[in-house]
Amino acid sequence: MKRVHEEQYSEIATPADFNFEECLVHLGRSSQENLYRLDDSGITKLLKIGGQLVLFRIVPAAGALRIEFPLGVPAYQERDEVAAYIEDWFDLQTDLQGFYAIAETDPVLKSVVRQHYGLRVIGVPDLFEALVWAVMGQQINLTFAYTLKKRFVENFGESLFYENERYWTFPSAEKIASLNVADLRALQLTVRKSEYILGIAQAMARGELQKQRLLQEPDMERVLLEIRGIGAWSANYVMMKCLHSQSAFPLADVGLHNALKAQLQLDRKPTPVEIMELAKNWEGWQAYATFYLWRSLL
DNA sequence: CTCCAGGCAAGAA
DNA sequence: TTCTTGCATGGA
Repeated sequence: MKRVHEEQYSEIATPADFNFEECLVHLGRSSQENLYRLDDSGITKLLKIGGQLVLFRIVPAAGALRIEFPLGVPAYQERDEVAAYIEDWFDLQTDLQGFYAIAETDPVLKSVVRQHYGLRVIGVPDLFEALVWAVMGQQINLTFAYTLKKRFVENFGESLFYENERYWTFPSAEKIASLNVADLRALQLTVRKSEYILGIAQAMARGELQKQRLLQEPDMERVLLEIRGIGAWSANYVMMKCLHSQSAFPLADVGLHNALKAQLQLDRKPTPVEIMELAKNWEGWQAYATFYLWRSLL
């Protein structure tokens, strides 16, 4: 899957159906996003790997994504971690034939999937980031959620400058675990959400919550629901965006409701019972159905 | 001004 | 077990 070319750059092979442009539409949905930067030719992002900051660019190539390192090519191990991150981020390991087969005849998905064919679930590979982002997004509009995330990242993340632009890493669980409620309240997070985020950070900093262990857990949802602040919506959101669970389904999601309302041309939002009825046909692919429906709102 | 937003936990019934 | 309420503030 991964090929290294004379240490200048690496390439990751992409599935035949992969559509980078569709993925870019999702990635470009907020002008407040500060964890990566899009430009005419690709994506630039900063990650902290093995204690060091690594800046990389993703540029589409024939049947592949090319990874470049503008500030110098790191050692093999770091390059390999960046490649793994990108495969995770763009969900490149999932074969979508089963989903496309279902969508072919599904009354809700048919046109949406045809329209955005090649889009993949754009994930949040870092578990701490996925959990925090889920909590931040609860019960507030997405614009304000992005504002909160921007403040969170720019107050507690690490950064470096490259070509007059500043690039940020998502704050570490260890860093956030050292804060208190007042520190997060200052960003206009609620007391409740501040407590949730600190609790998650402390659990992860203590090693009680690990992505690798969750991935091996037969009942991920049960484990996630034990975390204070993580309810059914957040658990399924994280399973979908971080843990590659194709059957994760954030049933209570307002965006999902709005997308279904529009697709079905209803004059009201569908009820949970109606949604479950529609979703019977999506069994095993609820996450992709949800993500394509979200895409229809952009 | 009102209503709603990528919900949740805690308390009440 | 299921239903109701407070949270807290920005955006439309």
